[in-house]
Amino acid sequence: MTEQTSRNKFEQQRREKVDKLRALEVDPYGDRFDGVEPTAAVKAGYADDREDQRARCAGRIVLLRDIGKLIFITLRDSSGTIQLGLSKKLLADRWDEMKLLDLGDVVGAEGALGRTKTGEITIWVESLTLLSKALLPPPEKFHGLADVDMRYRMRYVDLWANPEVMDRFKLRSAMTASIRQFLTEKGFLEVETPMMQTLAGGAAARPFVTHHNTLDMDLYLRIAPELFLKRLLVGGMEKVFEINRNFRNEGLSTRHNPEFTMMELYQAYADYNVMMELTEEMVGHLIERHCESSTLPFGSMTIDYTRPWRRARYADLLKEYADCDMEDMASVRSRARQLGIDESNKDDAVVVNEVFESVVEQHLINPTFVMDYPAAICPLTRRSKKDPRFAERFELFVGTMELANAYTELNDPDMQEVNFRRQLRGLPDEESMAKMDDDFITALKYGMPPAGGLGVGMDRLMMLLTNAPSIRDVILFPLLRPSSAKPEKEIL
RNA sequence: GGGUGAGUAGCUCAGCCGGCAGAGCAACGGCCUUUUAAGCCGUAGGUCCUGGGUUCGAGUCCCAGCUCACCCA
Repeated sequence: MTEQTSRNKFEQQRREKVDKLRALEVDPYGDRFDGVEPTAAVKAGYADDREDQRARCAGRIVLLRDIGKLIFITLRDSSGTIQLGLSKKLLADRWDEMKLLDLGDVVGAEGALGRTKTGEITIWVESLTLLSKALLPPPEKFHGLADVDMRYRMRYVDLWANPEVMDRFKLRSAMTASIRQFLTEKGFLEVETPMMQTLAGGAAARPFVTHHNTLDMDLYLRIAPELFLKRLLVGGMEKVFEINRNFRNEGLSTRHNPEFTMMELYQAYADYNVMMELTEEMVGHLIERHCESSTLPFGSMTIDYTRPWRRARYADLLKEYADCDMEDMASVRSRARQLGIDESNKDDAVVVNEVFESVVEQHLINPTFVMDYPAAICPLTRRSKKDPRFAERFELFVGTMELANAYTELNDPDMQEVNFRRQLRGLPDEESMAKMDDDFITALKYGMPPAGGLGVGMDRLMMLLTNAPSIRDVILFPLLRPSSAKPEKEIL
């Protein structure tokens, strides 16, 4: 018997129960069910010294123990679980219907609260309403849905079969709300800028291409909101932020999903030092509010978020961990060759950065601001007035991952244009910034206040704070290769 | 792109040196009014990822492919 026919067999059995329920004049797909309380709140509010307590809950049947004239059900809602006790004595006239309940069914129940002999808080059900009959059975009750691929594909099952998944996404939602509140209270204005752009600028990445029919024009899905947010600075918005999706047409890994959520903000009259303070304060605030400790596990690492965080210059870290000196390119190139990096046709700055990525980043476990990047790899960043070979940029590394990227924004239109043109040379056409954004230069010519800008990878932040090993664990529906598995076919 | 591992019942997994395809849960039929992954008796359920090959005989060995995970680039 194939998977499909076997699944159909289970479904067929459930459908027969639906027929029986209809024969008993029970609608297997109920209506609105008002006045429910979260199961967690019912349990928390239960007092042993009161006898008049009642509860009304709704949720999914995740465990069912039928012992004849008594049925115990574990009901799960998004807050937790509660036990329902169904006795033939209380539900005599509807007992045939009760015997047709299955794992996976969604029900609403109301009755008196009490404890069983073993002390479990239980709703002794006086009225039970079938809200939705499940036609497909849930996965195995103890191990849940374990196949990683299937969990991502069938998140609608994963969320209630594995409660820690629900908890993680609830936490993500709460943390996102906290960031909005934190920034709004500081006077930042939340905005939305184009996702579909005629030029995909603001970062170095391959964009996705799409097409607008009536304009008969190709458009890119944005790789960053940066150039639009800076236009808003020109327009007079002094503090803006956006939390939204970016799209990069690159590989998939435990740290990369082609669409990912970025928080990007800009503050007029600030610089990258202000951004460092703000980043520390914001992440610190999140941890204080949502995490149990300022020291958190991440995989096999333990990360100490106690402030202040380490601040180190890029060049110093290169010296410390890679044992080579940026002032001495011969030493950097020889180190690169040692590491198996092909450095023959690459610019100095590119070689330096590849050495940095392969040697230094793996050491950056506790939050570390890596400051003052080589100017050549930072086309949108203002150069240091003290030493123009360096840009006023930092990246924040935590748990060896790049978590944030910030700089003192370049507001000199002529220098910006020169940097864009330098980027154009030698880049493949599909690479971003391979086209000049003339309108952005025009905007700068109207005058953009000096500003600090910051981008934080929200998915990675959630990975770190919820100890998720893969970015797919913090994205509800991560991009997957289309499956030949059966569920999709059933939709047809 | 390279390496390692995995794919067996609806789910979670065993299956040894190549010799009749297995368990638990779920399902189905019974028993059971205080269970906690309830328990007991019984029944049914398989394209062993796909396609080749070796062999008297392949879930097992070989080759190719597909999918997933992890590590590396």
